[in-house]
Amino acid sequence: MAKDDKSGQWADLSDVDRIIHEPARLTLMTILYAVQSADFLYLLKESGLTKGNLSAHLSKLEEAGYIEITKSFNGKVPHTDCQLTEAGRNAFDAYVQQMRGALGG
Amino acid sequence: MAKDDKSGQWADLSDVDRIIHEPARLTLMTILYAVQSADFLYLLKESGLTKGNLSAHLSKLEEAGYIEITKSFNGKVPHTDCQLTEAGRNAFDAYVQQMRGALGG
DNA sequence: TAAACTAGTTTGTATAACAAACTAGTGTGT
DNA sequence: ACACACTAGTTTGTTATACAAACTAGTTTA
Repeated sequence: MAKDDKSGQWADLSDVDRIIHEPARLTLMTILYAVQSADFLYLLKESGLTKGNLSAHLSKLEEAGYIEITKSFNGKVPHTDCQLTEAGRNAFDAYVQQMRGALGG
Repeated sequence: MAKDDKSGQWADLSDVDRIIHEPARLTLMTILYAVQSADFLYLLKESGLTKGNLSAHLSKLEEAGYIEITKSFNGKVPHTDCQLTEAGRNAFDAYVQQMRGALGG
């Protein structure tokens, strides 16, 4: 047990990564963890989010350094592609481990 | 897969129980799931929450019907005892199953 | 009588998620 | 030429929330 653990014998969730913990973003991270790369429309459909929310959540994940957003053009049509960064993959692994620990995995 | 699943092939977290999902309450639920019964001070120490927050979160769990709060007196000292209800235990079980599914448990 | 303890409530601040409306350009059908 | 749908957003407004800190109210102990 960590030396600065102020709480008791249970897994400490007070420091859980809330960037990932939020269900919408957890869904996005789960998808990106599996598929390596996904574009905006694909994530829109898979996540069930509205465009505004998807955009906002992707921005948050990008700010956190968990995903990389690559913008390009398909001919003249804008195309947005997302993929996990190394940091994102590590953060997701850590989150899963922490949650599994807390939930008695 | 549920017939009204609008998202794709991944576990749907859009309907996750946010009463339980919140880390502070997840901690409380985890404790109460294990110990059957716990008083205010015990939960205060184990959770690391402030009194105000603990009080608020317990109220929320009570409103949701997930815990029962029993107030009594130890002599003349007020004593607050909490325990999971059947509904709370079921909701927690469901939450754990859903999260395990989502996280590849 | 002063301090510490039990168990809160109230208040203020900051963050957030979310839907809906709006922007801006591109491609397609008639 | 015009309307419509598509890609990829941003902006706005509402609502909920978490959290800390201050405050209340009574009890027990030194």
